[in-house]
Amino acid sequence: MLSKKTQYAFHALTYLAENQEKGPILISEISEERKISLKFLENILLELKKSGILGSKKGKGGGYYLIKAPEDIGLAKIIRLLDGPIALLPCVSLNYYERCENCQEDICGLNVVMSEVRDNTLKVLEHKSLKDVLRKH
Amino acid sequence: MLSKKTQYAFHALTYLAENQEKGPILISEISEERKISLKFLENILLELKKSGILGSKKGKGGGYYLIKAPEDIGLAKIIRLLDGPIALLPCVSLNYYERCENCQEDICGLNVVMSEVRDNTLKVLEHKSLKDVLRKH
DNA sequence: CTATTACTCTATTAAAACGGTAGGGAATGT
DNA sequence: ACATTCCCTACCGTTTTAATAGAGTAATAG
Repeated sequence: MLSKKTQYAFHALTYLAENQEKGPILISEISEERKISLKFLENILLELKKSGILGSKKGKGGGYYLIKAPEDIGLAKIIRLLDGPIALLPCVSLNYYERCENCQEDICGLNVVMSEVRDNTLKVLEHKSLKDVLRKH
Repeated sequence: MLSKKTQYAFHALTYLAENQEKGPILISEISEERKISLKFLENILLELKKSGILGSKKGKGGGYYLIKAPEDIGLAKIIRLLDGPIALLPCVSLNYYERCENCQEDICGLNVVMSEVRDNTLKVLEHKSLKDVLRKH
């Protein structure tokens, strides 16, 4: 399951996408509109900024804003950034690979199936963007 | 990611499947062969027994054994049993559904995509069985 | 120049989950 | 009776999660 952090990130990002024309948006506005703890949200937005997904402006008229168009922000990137690996086993993770301690990868049958799961998951997450998860009107 | 518990469960189950002809297998044998902490493994096997996947026999000549054929034990069931939901969001889980606190499901675009991810994942996990993850020889 | 606004950063905390351990109890076979 | 082996409950230490606190820095208005 996705952590609250990641879920909040999606809420915040879709809010920003849906209100792009308003320019920089206050953390406090997102916090109120999407019912997310203000201080927790601060951390999340900062992390998104540091990884190049968001830009920010300080002082009056400041706030956060999307740097790229919603259709150019892939869902997999956001999940990996805040939650880490998408794969179900470390030994089949593309971005966070780690050797399994107790299994010999060459004869383990589990990693074959789990690779398939990973591919099926990524087929969706890498081809869907923020634009695809905006609120339906 | 799958918890160690679930990973160990798969190790134990495949070991049992690969040694079915030997009759009941000792916890200690599985523990040694697959390098899993004995006491931790006890808990796991007990849980698998309670949910009807394994049978057991006490006393001399006792141990654990598969109740069904490996091809009739689906991977999704094992994961759900030990790790809970397979879906990435509680509001799209088939077996552990919970309403999302901060989102209105009818207009939330995220659950559409996450349902798709879930379906793609289950397409693999519900159709693959223990037999499909046995060691390659 | 200074007050205000608003993001930035580091640290702390409480609760839950995870991974593992301890030890007696109950059933079974000889 | 006795050794064997699973059964059961409780406990423990560490890490992660979710959230909070508070001081710091940068931008802007006037």
